[in-house]
Amino acid sequence: MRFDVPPPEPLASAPGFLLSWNGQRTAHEFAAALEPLGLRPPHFGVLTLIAAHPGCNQQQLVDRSLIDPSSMVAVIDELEELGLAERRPHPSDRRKHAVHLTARGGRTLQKAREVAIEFAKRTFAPLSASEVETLRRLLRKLAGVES
Amino acid sequence: MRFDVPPPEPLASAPGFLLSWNGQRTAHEFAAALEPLGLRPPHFGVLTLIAAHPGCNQQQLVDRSLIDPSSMVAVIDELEELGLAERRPHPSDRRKHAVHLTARGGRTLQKAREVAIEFAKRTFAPLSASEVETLRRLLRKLAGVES
DNA sequence: GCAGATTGTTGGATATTAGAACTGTTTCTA
DNA sequence: TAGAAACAGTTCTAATATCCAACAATCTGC
Repeated sequence: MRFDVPPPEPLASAPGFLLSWNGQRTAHEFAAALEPLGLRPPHFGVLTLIAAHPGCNQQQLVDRSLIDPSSMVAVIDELEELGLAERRPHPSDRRKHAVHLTARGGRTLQKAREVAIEFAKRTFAPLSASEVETLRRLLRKLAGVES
Repeated sequence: MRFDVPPPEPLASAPGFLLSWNGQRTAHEFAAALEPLGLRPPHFGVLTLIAAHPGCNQQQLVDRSLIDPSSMVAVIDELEELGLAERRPHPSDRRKHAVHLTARGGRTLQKAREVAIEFAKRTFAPLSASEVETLRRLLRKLAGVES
């Protein structure tokens, strides 16, 4: 799919198509924004979760991230290779790994957050602040998130 | 990605993530809704375009659909195999193919349209009619469509 | 009539994902 | 307390999508 040009009519009139198109474009461009750091969106998500819950196990990360178990293995493998996170033995259950951020992981996460903020600013530039808030509210409702 | 449960916090608070999640879920579920007809979303899009511009060539379909040329070949191949469309020699340029709908293609498109309408109704059920319209307006603006 | 552009096609290289099967560990239960 | 079942993590495979470069046939402009 090409995201460099606005979608042509009559596609651009259908709410469902607009949703898909904007969503895929956002995902695609966010991935590009993250690339200079050597990260992909799942890495960013998992780093964020580890920072919020240090020492949690992989199953908890799976539950909180919508990433399936076998992909989670690959994501954490890559974070370890990059020196951003590490698996440690879980204190009370030898089946589990306690996943922690390294010092470098903390610094990289900070940089990634700045990238994400900058990206959001750029992505939602066509809308005013109140429009972004309206959009957010409608999307939450559509996603079935209780508020 | 799992779409059977609402996204967990803090992801569900980020407009960019909400956009991606809803967009991918919509695309995914629309594909599932279309599946009983033996079609995937690109087939539906291309059928719609052929119906709107009978006899157009593949390049025009590419320009109007955001599908890249080599994928377009595959889509039209499959539509021909299903007996829904056909390539005919272009009257004035032997490089081009004039793409037409068959009678069966017209009937299948009609059924697919009904599926799409039903799908939209179901997808946007959590929102009121005016909310859907607001969402549509904001997404158009975000996509850069002139209005 | 020749050079370069256009149209459709093919093949390959690549990334991404989902799923089944497997190991080691823990928990339940009779 | 032994055996069965459940669980955490991992590995491997297969299906999928996607993009890109190269190619033949044809057309257009000089």
